[in-house]
Amino acid sequence: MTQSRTHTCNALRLANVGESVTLVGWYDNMRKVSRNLGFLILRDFYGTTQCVIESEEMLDALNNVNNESTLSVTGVVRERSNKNPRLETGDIEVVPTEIKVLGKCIYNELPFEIARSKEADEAVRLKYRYLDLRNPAVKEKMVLRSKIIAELRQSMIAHDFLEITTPILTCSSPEGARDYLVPARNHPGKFYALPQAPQQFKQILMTSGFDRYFQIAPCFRDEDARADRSPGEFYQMDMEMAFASQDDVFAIIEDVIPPVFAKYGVYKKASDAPFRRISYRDALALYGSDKPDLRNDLTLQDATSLLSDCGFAPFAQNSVQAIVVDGFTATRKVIDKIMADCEMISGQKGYWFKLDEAGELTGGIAKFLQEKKAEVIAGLSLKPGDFVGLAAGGRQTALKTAGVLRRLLGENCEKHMKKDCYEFCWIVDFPMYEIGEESGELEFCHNPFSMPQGGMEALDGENPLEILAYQYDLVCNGVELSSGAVRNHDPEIMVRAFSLVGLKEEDVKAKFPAMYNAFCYGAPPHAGIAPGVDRMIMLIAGEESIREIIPFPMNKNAQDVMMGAPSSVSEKQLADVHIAIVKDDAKE
RNA sequence: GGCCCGGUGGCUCAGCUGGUUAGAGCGCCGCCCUGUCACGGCGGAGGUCGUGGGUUCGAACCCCAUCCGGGUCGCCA
Repeated sequence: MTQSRTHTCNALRLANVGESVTLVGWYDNMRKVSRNLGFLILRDFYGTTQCVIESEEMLDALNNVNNESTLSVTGVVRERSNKNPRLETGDIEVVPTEIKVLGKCIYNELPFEIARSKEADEAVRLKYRYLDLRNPAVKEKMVLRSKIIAELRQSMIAHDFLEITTPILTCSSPEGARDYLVPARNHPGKFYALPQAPQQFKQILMTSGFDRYFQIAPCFRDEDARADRSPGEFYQMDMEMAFASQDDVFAIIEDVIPPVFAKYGVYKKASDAPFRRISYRDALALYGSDKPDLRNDLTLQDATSLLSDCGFAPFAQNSVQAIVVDGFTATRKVIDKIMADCEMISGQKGYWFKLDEAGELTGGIAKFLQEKKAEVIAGLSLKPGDFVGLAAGGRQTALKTAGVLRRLLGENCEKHMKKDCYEFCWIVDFPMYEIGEESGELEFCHNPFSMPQGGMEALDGENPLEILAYQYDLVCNGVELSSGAVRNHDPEIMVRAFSLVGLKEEDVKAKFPAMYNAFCYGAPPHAGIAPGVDRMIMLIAGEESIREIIPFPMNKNAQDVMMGAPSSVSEKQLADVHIAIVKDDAKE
């Protein structure tokens, strides 16, 4: 029978010298320095310990054991003659009397080296995720994830929020993302759906009398991935408060989130409460984005009247947005790279020119501006040495492109980009409605459950496109962490809000029957938000890819290459749930 | 679905304007080495250059198609 361990691989210190111990862990490495001297490194979850092998027999025996096998090492702790200050256990070593193999690694070559797994191809890492996670640098992100979630949970509970779980099998919802469907065995032809968010349940909890709800909630959306968006499933810190306003929600979030960022973040500074509030319209006009990175102090200027008729064809009849950057010293090569990146990211070209130290307009599109040089300098308040980035197109396009350009210019100009901090802001006052690009008709801009500012009066009186919603986003360093809203808890206002987009009371009832009915029995005004847990962890960990902070992530195509999901199932399973597969060969 | 980037020994990458036998580091195997700690030294094995077609006297390199991976736009109320 194997003796259980007496210590972990990060436990032994000088004080333990002389003790008889048993360690268990993975065969990390062997540094063999002679026929009868070798240094075996044993690694477990907690750290590593050096074992010194001084007998030829033991070395020969280990020669037949592959790295990454699990071992049990029993021996005596000894002070090292050569200490290693970079290792927590570097003062001691274990002199084994017995080494047992607990679990063989049958391969003498691995798909990648454990300690360097982050450099390996991501598809291979994901396939062998159990090996990838052995890398302490990868494992640490999972430990961090656990700590962050525990801290968020504790903080919410301390603010008198009650954690309530809501169903994973629920019904398909007509709005929003594509649903994941689950066939119902006992109900031929019918389906459950995995929740895109616990939205309706939490609002129903409010009408049920729960005052403060939260949940670290799994959400499922069948939409394509991004670097900061995992396909399929993700977690939100979902919360909702009864009899609460937008300010109440902000106060809780401003209390709960910054301390976690400051405590665990790669940057140790987070915005103090209250966070800056920027209206959606101002955000677009100033930053060209509804998720501005406020570490970057550059802003957009509308140069339409100044430049649209300068003779440069792309500007004609178009909105022109300018970003003036002082102290921009990048080389021509870097400028070209920025413009190329801008086109790659936004799909639109960026333009530029400079006012050089001699007071001449140079570079980029300068030749189109020479005639109205004085006007341009005055209009944009240019000083010698200033660089000007430009974007043009329809107003929305020009703003968005300029927003991308602003980001790239900030990244390439230290002077305008704060380092080492988390800058939070609230984007508020989203429009309630917009004209849909495809339909050309009035549509909800965001969440149809949001309360229009001004309530019934606004819906009755104002131009729908002017109506704002109590809808807000939490943004940190250019990343949208969360959307939230004061909800529309009044059935009459809800019916009126839907009527503006051509839907009748019957439609509202049909789309959201439970919630609508619940609201008819006396609902509290309520508001909430749901910050994305994975994105918060990503920012805190300083990782560029969301897969680095998820234990078992799927690839870009929503496949789990380790488990083989999604997979085919047997005919019997299909028959049980009344599903027939239609081959996708109808498409010529 | 559109666009961009990539695919060369187990891993990371180099490979020029198409030209001899496709290289390096790490890993692996063998030998040597009595205090290593990214141990060191010597030697070795390992590649149909993602796949299919084409151009050419000749293709890792050029062209077409296709598959795979990542990024991005669409999408994500």
